[in-house]
Order: sequence, then C-alpha cells, then structure tokens
Amino acid sequence: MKEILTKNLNSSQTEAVLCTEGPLIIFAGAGTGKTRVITYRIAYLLSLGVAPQSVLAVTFTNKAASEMKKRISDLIPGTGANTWVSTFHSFCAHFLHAEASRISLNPDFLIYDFTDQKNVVKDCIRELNIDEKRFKLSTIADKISRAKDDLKSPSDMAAEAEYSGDFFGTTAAKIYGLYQKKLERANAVDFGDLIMLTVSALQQHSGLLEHYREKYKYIMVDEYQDTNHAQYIFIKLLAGKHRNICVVGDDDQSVYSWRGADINNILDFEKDYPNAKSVKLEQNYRSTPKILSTANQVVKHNNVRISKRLWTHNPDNGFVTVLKAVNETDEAIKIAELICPNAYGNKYKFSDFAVFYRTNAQSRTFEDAFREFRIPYTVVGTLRFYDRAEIKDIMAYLKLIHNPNDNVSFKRVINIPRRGIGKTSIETLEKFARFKNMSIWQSVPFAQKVGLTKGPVKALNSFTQFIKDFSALKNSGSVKLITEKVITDSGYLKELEVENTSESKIKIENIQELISAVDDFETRLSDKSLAGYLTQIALINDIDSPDESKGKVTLMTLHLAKGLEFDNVFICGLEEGLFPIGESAFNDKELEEERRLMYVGMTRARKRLYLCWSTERKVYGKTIWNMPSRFIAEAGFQDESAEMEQNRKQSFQNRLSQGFNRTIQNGGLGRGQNFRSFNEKPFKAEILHTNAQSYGYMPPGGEITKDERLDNPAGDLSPYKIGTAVSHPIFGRGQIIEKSGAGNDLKLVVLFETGQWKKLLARIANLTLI
DNA sequence: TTAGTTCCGCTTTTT
DNA sequence: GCGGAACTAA
Repeated sequence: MKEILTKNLNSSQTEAVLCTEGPLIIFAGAGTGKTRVITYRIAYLLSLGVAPQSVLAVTFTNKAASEMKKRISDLIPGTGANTWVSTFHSFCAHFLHAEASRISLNPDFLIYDFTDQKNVVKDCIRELNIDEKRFKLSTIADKISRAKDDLKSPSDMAAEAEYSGDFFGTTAAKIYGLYQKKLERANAVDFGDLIMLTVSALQQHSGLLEHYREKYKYIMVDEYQDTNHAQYIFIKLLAGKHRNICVVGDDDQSVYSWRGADINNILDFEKDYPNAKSVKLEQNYRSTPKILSTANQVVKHNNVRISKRLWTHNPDNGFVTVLKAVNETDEAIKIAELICPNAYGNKYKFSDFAVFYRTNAQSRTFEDAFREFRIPYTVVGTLRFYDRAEIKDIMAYLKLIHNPNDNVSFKRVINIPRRGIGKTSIETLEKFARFKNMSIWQSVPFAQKVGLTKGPVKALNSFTQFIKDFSALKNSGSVKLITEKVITDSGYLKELEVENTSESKIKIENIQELISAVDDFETRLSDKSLAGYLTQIALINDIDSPDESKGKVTLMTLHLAKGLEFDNVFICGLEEGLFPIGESAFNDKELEEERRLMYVGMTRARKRLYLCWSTERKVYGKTIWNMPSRFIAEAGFQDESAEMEQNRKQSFQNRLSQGFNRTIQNGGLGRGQNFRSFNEKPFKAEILHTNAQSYGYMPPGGEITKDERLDNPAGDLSPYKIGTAVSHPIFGRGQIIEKSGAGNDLKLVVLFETGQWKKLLARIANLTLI
C-alpha cells in the first residue's frame, strides 16, 4: 500500500497520508490535490486494518461527500463503501433520529429550510407586534441562525444584548424565543438545530458521548476553514478521546464568515491541539505559474493568514490580463467575443470557459450577450430545483401528510389550489390555535365555533379529510404513489393544465421531474419511508443533473466557484463597490474576505485568467461610475489598465460609429441585430436555458468545429475578423479582439497569448492568419 | 376573497 | 429594473 501511495503522491501529500495518529492539520492550497490526500489517507487507514465503520469523514456539501465516497470505493472496492462520509447536517440528522428517545425528541421531526424559517419568523414578528420595517425578516432569521451557529440560546442572546444595551438584540432575542417555541410545537428543527441539538445531546449525556467517541476512532474534516463554532465544538467533542483528528482546509479560501464560519477554527487549530502536526500542500497541479504568482500577489495583501506560497511545475503557457469595458453590456460582449467559436483557433470547448461575478444580478447581461452570440451557457445556482414554488408546494403537501401539525406547510398549501380559504379565515383560526396552544390543523374542528363562515369551514374540512385519506398510505404506500396522488387528487396538476401558459408548462415538467426524483430515491435508498424521503430532501437541496454543463459556458457567482476549475476564467465586475462589494472596503475583516474570494476565483483558472471591469455600470436601473477594483492593482496591473483605457476608448468610438451592428449569418437570426435591444428582455429565462442544439448550432458533444465559426459581418471582405487567430513575428500567437478603419487604414487590436495587447496597423504588422 | 396596482429595497447562500 | 409584499378596489 505504501508503494502505491508514494507512487501517486508527492512528498508532503505522502507525509499527510502516513500521519494517522494524533491531531493533524493539512493546509491544502488551491489545486494541490486535497481530495486525493483525504481519500488516500482513508484508504491507507483501512489498509492498516482500521475498521471502515470507525472512520468518519465530514464535509459541507453533499457533492463533496458523494465525490469522496466514490473515490474511496474506487480506491478500496468493497470495504471502502462502509466508511461514514457525510455532511455535518446529514450526520447530525441521523444522530438525532437514532438517539431521539434518549434526548426526548420526537423522531418524526421535520427539517425546516431557510424559507420555512423566514415564514416562522414572520409569524413571530406579527404575533409580537414588532415593527416589520425595522426588524426585517431575513435579518432576524439570519441572526437566529448565527446564534445557533454559536450555540447560543434565546436567553443567551437576550443576556448579551441586555449587557451591551442593544435594543435590537433584545427584540431579536424575543423573536428567537418565540421562534423556538413554534418550531418545537410543529416538531420541526432548522439547520442550526441539527448541529446545536447534537452538541447539547453529547454534552448532556456522557453515555452518548462515550459511545460515539469510542465508535469514531479516526475523524477527518474537509474545508475546515468553513466550520462554525457549533461544528467546531461538535468535532472537538467527538475527537476528544482518541484525538485522531485530521482537518483539511485553506484559510485563504475562507469566504463564508457571513454564514457563521469562523476562520479562527483553522488558524487556531495548533493552539487547540498543541501536539498537532501540520502539513502544507503547496504544489499546485492546476494553474500556470503566472496565474499562481498573480493570485499569490493578491492574497499576500491579507494580514490574517497563515503564510504559504503555491508553486507549480506546470508549463508557463497561459496569461493573466485585464479587460476594460465601457459598460456592463460592453463587458459581456467583449467576453462573448473571446469565447465565440473563433476564439483560439478552435482549441477550446464552450465548457472550458467560466464567467464569475460577485452578485447574481450580474448574470443577466451575460445571458443576453451569449444568446446574441449563440454561445450556449448555463447559469449555476440561481434557482435550485427544490426551491421552485411548485416543488415546494408539493413538498409541503408531503410534509403535511407526514406531520399535520406543521403550520408552515399547512399555511402554504391550504389555499393552493384555491379553495376559497382566505387570509382572514386562516388568521382567525391561527389566533385561536395559538390561544389554545395547538396547531392550526388541530384547530380546524373548531372553525365554525370561532366564527368562520360556511364556505371556508366546508373547504377546511374537506381539505383535512383529503390529508387524512393518506394516513393509510403514509406508512405502507410508496412515496411515489403518495406524491402522484397528491398532485392529481389535490387538483394541483389540473389547475396548471387549465392555466396552459409557458410558465405552467414548465411547472408541470418540474413536477414530473420531481416524480422521477422520488422514483430514483426509492430505488436507491434502503429507507423508503415518507419520513426518510423528507429528511433526505431537506438535506440535499438539488437533484443530480450530470449533463447540465456539458458543452456550455458556466456562469456563476464566485462563491459557487470554490472547488471547481476551468481553462479560461473571466472574473467580472472588478470595481470598487461591486467587488470588493458595498462598504466592505472600509472594514478590514470584510475586505480580507473579499480578497480571499478574489483569490478563490483566480485560482480556478488553469490557463487564462481575465480580470474584467467596466467604467460605467447600471445598478438598480441607475448608471454609476466606478473605480477599478483595488484587486486589479494588487494583481500588478496598474500600468496596463491605463494603456488599455486608450484602446477601449478608441474601440468604443468605433462601435458607436458602426451602430453596434453585428450580423450573425449562420445562426437562427439572419438579420443584423442592434445591441440596444439587449435590454428589452427578448425571451423568458427558461428558454434561455434550452440546449444550444435546438439552434442547430452546437454539434453533439459540444466540440467547436470550423463549420460553426461565426461568419464575417456582411460586406466585410477583410480576412481579419474579430476573433481570428493570428501570428506576429515578434509578439507570437494572438487573437484579434478589436478592429477599426478599412483598407490601408485598417487597425487591429490583438490580444497575444503572452497577455499583452497591441494596437497594430494591419498593412505593416506582418500578421499571418493561423 | 381575489385580482390589480403601487411601493420598496435590494451581497454572497455549502445545509 | 425587478420581484415580492402590502395596499386597494370590486
């Protein structure tokens, strides 16, 4: 086994793998083979005879967990599959189910997501007669979540606020208190509770703690820089006996402090475990030296970090460059031009490109431009499958069948489809329920007594009957059957069919997809119960969509980019106020987190990295002028941006004089389209996501071939086109990105592979087409 | 009760 | 400039 390891690992990776006993911290820089080290380390442990059941590996995302599981069982077929690899939340959910009786918890608990949480908070704020304007839903819901991340109860929060004379905090604590009561009454827990309840169970029941400590002799934590206080304590408790704890992370990639992550957990690991061994993985296998040194240069500006320096043996064949645009549309067009099929002599697939931005709102401009340029793209992460209204509706029915006391779900579907049960009816009923300390469901029989009119009473009764009719199926029938019955018998599907709009058709499609996801769940998992399904869904917030990104350019926020890699990366909107965002530049802590986010983005690039900014940008419908982001200067581009300003001004003038025309001849739209029309929102978002094949443009497999090159604009007979790859006797290979003038006066702006930009007179530049 | 209209206020979002 | 929530009219 040792030979296999050393053959496939470098020396520090090997060192980390072989160190199995005692606390170990692995500082794993971007692209240094972190997952490889974790999986090999587990494989090595098993090869030493450690029982797979006594190894616990914890991650943050389901994606990371399943990836790790797969790689372990690839490495060790058979026993490898028995190691316990899961997310923090999923582990705790299992724990709470298993130990429910010991800690007087009803094991049928539901898991509330953030939307559910906000709904409960809303109820609390109204019930307590608190000014909704001053105490915003999401702010309070967030504050409650952060409190749980810090293992703070409502009274802890109240005491703290009291002490510091914080009125807002005092009120928030009141809301938190009521919120918690409501959750208990509905037999629901939120994400924060999963961890917090587990921690307190372990703290209060020494028998339990002893048992789990003994069980998990080896513990590994991935992305340790993202752990919050509760998770930190949880791990500390579990590892308290054998102390074989190995954490892996990169403080430079800590970008979730706003979600409670505490970077000090990783920075202080060696203080917490004084005899800890520390290994730094610094050899990068992903990026070119130029990209790495630039990223290093940027992150070096942070004060709070563990010093490290990434290096690589990779060939130096890429570049980092700055792209300056005149406005956000121009930014998108310039990027589209670089991506469009002419780019780089057909060397790349669309899926080799990624566009990162700080805020989701920025994606729209790119969607418009890419559509115009016939560039297939996929926007990652905007609206997740299980967050769609129609899916949440169906899920609410299922939750209600499982647990009728779930007020959030009750209120969600009581009038969907419309049953004539309005706001006032529900409010009266809810008030009564609250007074009697019962759920809305339990108060339905008293509807008439409370003064509801005939119609609503009748509708309420038939609704509760409808839910009750599932009671037999609930325990014995398949979840798929229940789901199908809900969809049809509730009239939900019917209403969508009658609506018959493009939106309703998509909703129906999504519902069908939900059914196949349920089917998938039933064939894959051993726990086929409704309860099992609901837990599963609460913790896994997306369905697998393997081919989603195939042959498409990826658009996403920088946060979502963590862990991924692409040959060509565009980081956009690099402007003060947008990235670093808002007021973060005035707060060292926040600024450093923004800078880490920049570092994360930069280190995603394998070969080419573009730092893009725009002098002018529309924000909330108003045009604003921004300074270039300090991160551009920190990356060492003070001079270039000045030089390029000249080029850009010139090129924008040219564009203006050409009336922004660009003709696409072999795409579906054969006519010249004016770029101004971008803002007119030509299609619905769903249509934007259709596979590019439907345009007759992308061949299967997503490879770009010569035949699909964009043609010349009509009437332009010059061989020099925007996007054409050329070679220069001195500057080497490059690509035309701007052109102006004609004939003897034809000027070209060429972006060379070295990253340099040059404006050349075509007649004397001696360029050759390649 | 619901449909239509106006008004507000906007980072990031692993679970 | 857009979406959600709150208000208003029927």
